[in-house]
Amino acid sequence: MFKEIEEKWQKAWENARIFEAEPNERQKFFITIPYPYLNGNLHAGHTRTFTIGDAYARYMRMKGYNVLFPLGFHVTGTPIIGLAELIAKRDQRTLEVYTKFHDVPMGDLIGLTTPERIVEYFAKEALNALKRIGYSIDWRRSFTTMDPPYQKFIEWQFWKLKELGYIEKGSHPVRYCPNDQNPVEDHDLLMGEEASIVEFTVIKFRLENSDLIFPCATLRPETIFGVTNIWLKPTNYLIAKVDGEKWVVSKEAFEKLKFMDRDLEFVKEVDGREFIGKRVMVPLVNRLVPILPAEFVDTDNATGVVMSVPAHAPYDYVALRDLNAKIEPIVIISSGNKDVPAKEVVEELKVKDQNDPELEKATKMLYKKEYHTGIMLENTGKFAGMKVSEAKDKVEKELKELKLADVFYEFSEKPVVCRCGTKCVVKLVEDQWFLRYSDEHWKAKVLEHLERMRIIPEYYKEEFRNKIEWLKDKACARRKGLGTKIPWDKEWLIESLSDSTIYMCYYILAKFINSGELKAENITKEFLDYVLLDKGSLELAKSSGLSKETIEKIKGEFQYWYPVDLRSSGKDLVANHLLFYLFHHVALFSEKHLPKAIAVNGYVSLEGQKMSKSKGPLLTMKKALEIYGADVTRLYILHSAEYDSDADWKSREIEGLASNLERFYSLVSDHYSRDPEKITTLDRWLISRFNRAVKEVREAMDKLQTRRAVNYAFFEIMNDVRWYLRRGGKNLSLILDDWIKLLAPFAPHICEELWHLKHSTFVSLESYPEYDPSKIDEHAEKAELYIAKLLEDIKEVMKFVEKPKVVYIHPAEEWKCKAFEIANEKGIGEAMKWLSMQNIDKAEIANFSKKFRSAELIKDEKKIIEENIEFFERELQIKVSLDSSKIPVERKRLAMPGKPAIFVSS
RNA sequence: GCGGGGGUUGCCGAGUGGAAAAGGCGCAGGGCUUAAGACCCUGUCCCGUAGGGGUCCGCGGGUUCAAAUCCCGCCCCCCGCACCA
Repeated sequence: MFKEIEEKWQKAWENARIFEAEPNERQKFFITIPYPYLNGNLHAGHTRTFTIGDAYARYMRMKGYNVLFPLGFHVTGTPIIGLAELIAKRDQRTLEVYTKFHDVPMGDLIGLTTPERIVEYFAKEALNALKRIGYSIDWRRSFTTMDPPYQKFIEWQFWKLKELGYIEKGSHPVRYCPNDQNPVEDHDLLMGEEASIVEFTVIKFRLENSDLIFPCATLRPETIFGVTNIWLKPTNYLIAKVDGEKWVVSKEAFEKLKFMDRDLEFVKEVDGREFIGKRVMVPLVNRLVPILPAEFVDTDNATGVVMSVPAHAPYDYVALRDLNAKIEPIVIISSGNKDVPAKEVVEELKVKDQNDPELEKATKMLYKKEYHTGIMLENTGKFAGMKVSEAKDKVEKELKELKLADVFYEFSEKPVVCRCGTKCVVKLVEDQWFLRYSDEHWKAKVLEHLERMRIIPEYYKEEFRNKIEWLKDKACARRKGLGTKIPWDKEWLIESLSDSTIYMCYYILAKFINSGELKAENITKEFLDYVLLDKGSLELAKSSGLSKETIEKIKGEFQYWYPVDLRSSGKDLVANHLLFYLFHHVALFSEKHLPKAIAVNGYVSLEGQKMSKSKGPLLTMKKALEIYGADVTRLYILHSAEYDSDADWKSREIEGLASNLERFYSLVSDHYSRDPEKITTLDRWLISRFNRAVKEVREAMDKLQTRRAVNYAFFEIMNDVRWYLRRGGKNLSLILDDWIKLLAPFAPHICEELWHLKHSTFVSLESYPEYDPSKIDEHAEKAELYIAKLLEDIKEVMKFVEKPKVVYIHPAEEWKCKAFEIANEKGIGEAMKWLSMQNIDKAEIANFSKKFRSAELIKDEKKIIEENIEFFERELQIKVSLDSSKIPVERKRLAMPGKPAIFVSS
């Protein structure tokens, strides 16, 4: 454990303010990671994303960039309020999760009954952990999203978006608890977390000679051409006035309609059976069809009234079969079927009656098949020949335009139950504010900018393209939670994914805010227009009440630092935050201030188990630091997985790493100050190998491949160092300065400590080792490989000798090397020609030429062996001799360039 | 279903046309040690009494002198499909 060392250098860095970035003449590099949301302690997932960011920040700093690496805290939204309520209620499960997994002492926890206290508590905890892990963050720029200046900033942002026409009103369906009178999120649910909101099309069938409407709910409006009848369950229904029309709906449907922004009025209860046998008009098709009874109708699904398309809906087909009704299915879609499609699938699955559970499967099979491969037949009028997927949308659109259809929202799975025990409903929230992400021009601009960006890993660019196209309008206002009010409509709060899209530029303001130079009241529209957008003028910006100098200074710093050069984030934010980040920047900022690069990393699981903030298991950053310390934790998480692949935190592995790091520490302390001795081939080998590693590490880090980087910077070099010492190397200190620097971005504390054994500067500010191709020594590398291979071969041979006494080694004769050299330069033909002119036994030549492939030319083989004979003897614990006279001829013959003959006597 | 990623030796994972398998973890043996831990070495697909031979990268085909790598077909796994941070 390196606790003292780590804390010592954390203090030293803080006192020397080395991570506080100010504009200067150097090239800047602005790196950000998403600020954490403070409804709990930071965990291993944060540890991964943040450590990648910090390692890169440190790397870039050592490469000579002026690096800005700031971090704030996100507190807007509902979860913090939800948590405060749960704690106030003494919710058992919450108390358990937070004491057990978030490592919050019960005594502290029960006091956290207001959002303010939660924010205060977890902000402090987060800051402690983030400092204890030694991130090179400029803490002068920290803030939370509830700070008044931040809110002023967000208000400005929303005014701007509104002016651009990117915000407008609309309505939106949400999952809603009628008891709590609130939208519910996944973690508010007792049951039905997987349920999504499905949009049913309700087609209005008018009763013959009446103004009663039977609203049939369907997911397949295109099948309207095949309707032969409609279904009612033989039970009670209600007649209700819905937006002026008289609808017949189930009781459950009536309850649901109350939440769908309708003009709704109860008329009377009726027995569904009354209508059986009467006829309704199929809209668009204008055909009269009968109303029939069916048990399979679920009154708790949508309207409880269903249209019947026996040719394409297995339920309808079977229900008619059960009734023995003389009704012929009308086939309107072709998908390679020979007979009536519903009949085919029903017979294939041997469905017995309408209560057979197989029907669900049959329905899904047929739906899938027809949706993807089906073509509309001639009897569908102008939709004939269209693909089903296309016709579906067109029919629906037309019906809606003719006021013959409506929308009804329903859950995909049921029941959906709130934690309060109430059954949830779909509520249509009206007058909701939307961000118009579907805007084609906006999208086009984002896509265009994406092409200029660097996305890491590269294949995520395609993912981003797809997600940008898929993105729809997003409700950006909430009734409940923490946040900034929509400036022109104070009833609403700005939703938390929408108030965190361009805050990276706020880090530049935050420094001035925290120093007291800039106050909330100074942050006026004109000020931000001028500073961030270079619009308006200095004169107008004086509305902020700030001096000209201050305004220009802030603006200058913004122009120096912006844009963000790299945003490094977990992959869970790709489909939301990172998209919004791009959209908002593109909408507001000029091209030169748009994001340059995005990097994405994967999740962290614990011993194979998914982590969960709200349920556990969870490993907090704090706990990891207590057990393993900063450098071990950092090195481990950086090495555990690459890019977006998920990491699995295994305590066994991190313990192994801890001992590796200790070994590094003692190894370096032992050798660092030793006086240099004469440089040998072995030393040149070490330097050569080290240089290759430097190249790898730099290439890896330039692509944010921290796993590969740590692998080379730490493990591979460690292996070479072990071999070097085993071979009797004396000058390890030759590489130690550079090795410490090479590792500094990953394990900064230990490196700082070791560095100071010899230096008085901060290694964190030293320049990163450069790859020097002139230090690559091919000969030395070949020689070491030769020795290793020879050692291995001798051991292999010794295995087969019972009591080995002496190992005789015989390198290939001069003529073999010469012939091989000729073969390499001029081809085998020339070599053979040359060989035939030498005075050498023909059989020898034939034997030798067969084995050309296994040879490799190495200079001075004999000399290499001679110089290392002691090493071989030490390793093998046996006498080693170059006296070839003791070797039998048939063994001697095996000697090839690079592969000496070996004979072990017993 | 759509979109993105993936299937390599006990496990995690490198490796994208030239003798497959870096590195980590685990396991086994040996060394060191009073002992344990740490540390060092060796082995870890199969066969082999001389450094060797064989098998092998989800499955099945194909291209090539040469395929984990390229092409075609198939199977399986993970993630996203939202309004939630």
